[in-house]
Amino acid sequence: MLTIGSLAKKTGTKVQTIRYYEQIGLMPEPGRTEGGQRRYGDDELDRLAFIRHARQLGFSLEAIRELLDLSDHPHRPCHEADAIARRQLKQVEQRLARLEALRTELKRMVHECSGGQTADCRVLEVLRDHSECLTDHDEIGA
Amino acid sequence: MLTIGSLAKKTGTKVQTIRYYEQIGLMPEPGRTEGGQRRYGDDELDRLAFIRHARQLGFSLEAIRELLDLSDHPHRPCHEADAIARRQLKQVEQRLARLEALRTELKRMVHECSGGQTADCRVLEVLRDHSECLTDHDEIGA
DNA sequence: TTACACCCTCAAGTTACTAGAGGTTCAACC
DNA sequence: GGTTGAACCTCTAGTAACTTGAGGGTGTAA
Repeated sequence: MLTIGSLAKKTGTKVQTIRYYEQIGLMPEPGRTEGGQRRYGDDELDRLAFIRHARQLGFSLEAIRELLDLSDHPHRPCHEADAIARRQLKQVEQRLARLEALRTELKRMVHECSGGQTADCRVLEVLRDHSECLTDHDEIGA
Repeated sequence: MLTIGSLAKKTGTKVQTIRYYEQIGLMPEPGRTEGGQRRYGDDELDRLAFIRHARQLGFSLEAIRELLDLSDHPHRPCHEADAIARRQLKQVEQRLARLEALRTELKRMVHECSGGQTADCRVLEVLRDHSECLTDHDEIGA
C-alpha cells in the first residue's frame, strides 16, 4: 500500500496533481486509512503511470480519458485508439515544423545582435517587421 | 482609422484578444468614436503586429512586455533584448528535442497497431508500459 | 428608416496544473 | 506511552493566454 507521497515519487508526479486527477475523475477514489489518508495499490500505480506517460507524449487529458475508457473496455475495435494516436502524431509534426522555423529565426536574431544599443538592435527589428521573416510561421497555439 | 474588427483581420488576431491585450496593458487605450467604439491608427497596428509576431515566435506575454519596454526606450543596451532571445532559443531547442522523441514513439505506436481489437492493441500497451519506451522523455511543460 | 453586421462591457469558463492557509495524522524515536 | 515533525488533509485562489456568452448599443448601407 502506497501513500500519496510515495505514489507521487514513483511516477514523477506532484501530490497535488494526483489529487487533481482524482477530482476530475481521471483517477479513482482510493481507499483511505482510519484517519482519512489515501492509500494506493498497484492498479492505481499502473493507471497513473499510464496517464503520466501519455501526458509526456503530449496527449491532452481528454484524449487520455478516451484512451483509459478504451482500455477499460478491451473488446472495442482498436482503430479508435489508433485514431487518437494518429491525430496526436499529426499535431506533433505540425508543432515540430513551427518550432524549427522558429529556431532558425531566433538563431539569426541572436547572431545578428552585435552588442550595441537597443536602437540598432536586430532582435527588435526582426520582431517589428514581419516582412524580414525568412519563414512563414503560421498561427500559434495547440 | 481602423475598427477593432479590421485591425483583427489585418493582424490575424481575434477581436477579444485585442481587448484582452488592452486590458492587461500590452496595447494602449485607443481613441473612441462618439458612440464608444475603438478606432486604431498605424502605431497600434505596428504594435499589435509586433506582439503577434513575437507570440508566433513563442515569446510569452511577459517577455513581449519586456521587449516592448526596450523598444520604447531605445538607448538602453541591446544585450537585454539579446538575452531574451537567447533564453527563448534555449527553450525552443529543448522543446524540439522532446517533440522529436515523441514523434518517434508515436510513429512506432501507429505503425504497430495492426487493426485488431483493443485488447491486443500496441497503442495502449506502449502507453501502459513505460519500459517499452525507446527514448527517455523527461518532464512535460514549458 | 430599418436591417443587421459589428461593436460594447462584464463575468465566467478553459487547460492542466500550482500554491498557500490552516489544520490533522502517522510513524519513529526516546 | 508520549512527543516530534514530516507528510497528509480540505478548500480556495492563482497561473497563462486566451475564449465564450449574455445582454445590449452603434454604424452604415439600402
